[in-house]
Amino acid sequence: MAKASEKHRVTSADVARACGVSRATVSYVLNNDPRQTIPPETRERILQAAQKLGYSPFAPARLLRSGQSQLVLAVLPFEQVDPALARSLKELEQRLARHDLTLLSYVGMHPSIGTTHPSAHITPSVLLSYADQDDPLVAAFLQQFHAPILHLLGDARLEEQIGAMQAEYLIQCGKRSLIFLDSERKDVQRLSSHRFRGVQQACLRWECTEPVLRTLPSSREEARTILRDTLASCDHSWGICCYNDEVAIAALAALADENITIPHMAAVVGCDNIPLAQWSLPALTTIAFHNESALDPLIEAIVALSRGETVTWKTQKTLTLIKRASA
Amino acid sequence: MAKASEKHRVTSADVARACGVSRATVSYVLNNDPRQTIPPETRERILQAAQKLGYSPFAPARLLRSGQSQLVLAVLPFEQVDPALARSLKELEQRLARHDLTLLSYVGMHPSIGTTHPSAHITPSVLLSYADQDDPLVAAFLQQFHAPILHLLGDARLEEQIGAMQAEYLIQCGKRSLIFLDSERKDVQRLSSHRFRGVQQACLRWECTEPVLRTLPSSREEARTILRDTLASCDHSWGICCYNDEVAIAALAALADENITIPHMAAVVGCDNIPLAQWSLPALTTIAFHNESALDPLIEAIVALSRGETVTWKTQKTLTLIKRASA
DNA sequence: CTGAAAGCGCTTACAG
DNA sequence: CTGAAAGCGCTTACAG
Repeated sequence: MAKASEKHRVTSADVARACGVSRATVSYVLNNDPRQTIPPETRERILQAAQKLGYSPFAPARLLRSGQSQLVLAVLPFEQVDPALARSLKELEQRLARHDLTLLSYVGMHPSIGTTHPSAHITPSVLLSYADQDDPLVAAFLQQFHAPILHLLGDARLEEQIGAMQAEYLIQCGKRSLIFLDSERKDVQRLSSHRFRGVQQACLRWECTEPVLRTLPSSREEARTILRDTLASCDHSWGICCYNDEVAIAALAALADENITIPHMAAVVGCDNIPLAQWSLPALTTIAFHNESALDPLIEAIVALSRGETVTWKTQKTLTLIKRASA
Repeated sequence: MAKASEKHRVTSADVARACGVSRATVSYVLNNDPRQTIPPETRERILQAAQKLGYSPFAPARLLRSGQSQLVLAVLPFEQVDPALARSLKELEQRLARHDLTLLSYVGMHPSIGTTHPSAHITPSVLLSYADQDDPLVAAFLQQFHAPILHLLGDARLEEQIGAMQAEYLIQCGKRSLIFLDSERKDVQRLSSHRFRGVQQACLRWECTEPVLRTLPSSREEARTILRDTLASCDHSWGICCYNDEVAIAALAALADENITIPHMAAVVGCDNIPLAQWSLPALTTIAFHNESALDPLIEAIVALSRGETVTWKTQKTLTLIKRASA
């Protein structure tokens, strides 16, 4: 089934021949050109033949002709595409399809030498970047596509706001000693450092002590040890800002292992509001992004850019703190 | 930065003109054609000019010429791309890049009428399907790409094995009343039903009672109720086979809310071994796939198919039960 | 209403 | 060693 027999590609000329018309006519019919009046009888015959021969236009030829690729490429540098992102990609894909645009994703990004840049094989008309917009390597990589770029991730300022929001909530809960719990994931260091800076700033503003920076180890045993030792360093009750919900849920488990009562002895705030956040013990207090409101303008911006128009668009993310039991 | 000024595409002719050579020479140099001997001086000059003009070959033209797209498309029908999948995609992407192949992903799949099929805009030379290979809608969708297809997900039999493995482990633990806990996610129904069938078969084989099928609601309150009522229906100790780890972790939380001791009163087995599985309370017993061993042959198969060669390849997934505290 | 022709940008035999 | 030319498959003015 679906043999690799690229022996002979079915071409619009084949369809034309089969119907005894010219390739132009085939093209007119298949593209529904409104400026042409094709007799319904002919039209039907062509449609039939195309169907029977299994003809579909060869994309590169069409692109070469039109210069317009109708392709939107989402560049996802994360090792771990989070579920929320996948969902929003699917949504995006469906919305864009109605505008005759195809959304594709590229996972990974190697400005590594030696391997070909993807632009050699694909020519997107718009780029959606989920990468750090301040990273020069990222910028260079994206640049090579020669396509307009929309940055969907927040900028450094938004990331700082996230950290600050976590910290301020915890401070309001009466926690005056804060920990920032980092992920081990390398690909996320920059994001993480922005959020930590937000926590620092909040501590400064509210005259708390400098927050402690820790990285959550991947082993549960080590995580217990690190958290125990850190908490023992002072007998305040602690507030823990986690890089994201995964880290937070892991922290919750390690704290439970140590019989540390939550949120009394330590309160935990995550970020992302992943589906599992409501299922932790205790349920996780976290920060959710809301950019659904901005989906329509985003679609519009993408469509306009794909047509070569110039457009200004900025991420409009609003942060909401989702209060549950962990803080 | 990266303006949408598609005003005038930089073409190989531009580079040739800038250097006072022919387009052929430019092409030879840029593609490192081994059959040509270009004076290093000229070569250098061309490379310089290409660099300065920001020239990169226009993919569609090149594809039209070669007929070979060098594009591998992963079709992901899941609403929720799981982290393990994302990681393996990244790995795949890097490996394929060394063979000058670009891996792109397409999230979603609408055999919906009215919208254009992605094949209108992209011509992959190989398809990697993560969709249900028995679903005729899926088959029709994939077919339209006219490219060879590799099915990476297991077939129905493997899915049944997963269910059976969960069930048999629980039965060995002494649980003779089993529940299969399903996800609410629509896009996963078929997979889920295969796994349930595996559980049923195991129960038959081991002469247990027919397993109970339940769907985990998205609200924690409702989940508690459903689980409580189901468990109360008989005073055996129960074994719960969960569609995947997310469902399992949620179930663990709901059971804890009801003060049901795990694994004594109810034992829980998940599937996937997601990173969070080791961080649940108690840590989750689950089933892991191992197909890393099969990565090399997979790469080879993809490369061969992209060259139009015919190849037989089959998913080689081995299942391992990861024993933790929940069962 | 239909067909012959040009041209998108590229690579690659083929002559010089 | 370099250049002129053909052709990949498509769409779209332009003639008839």
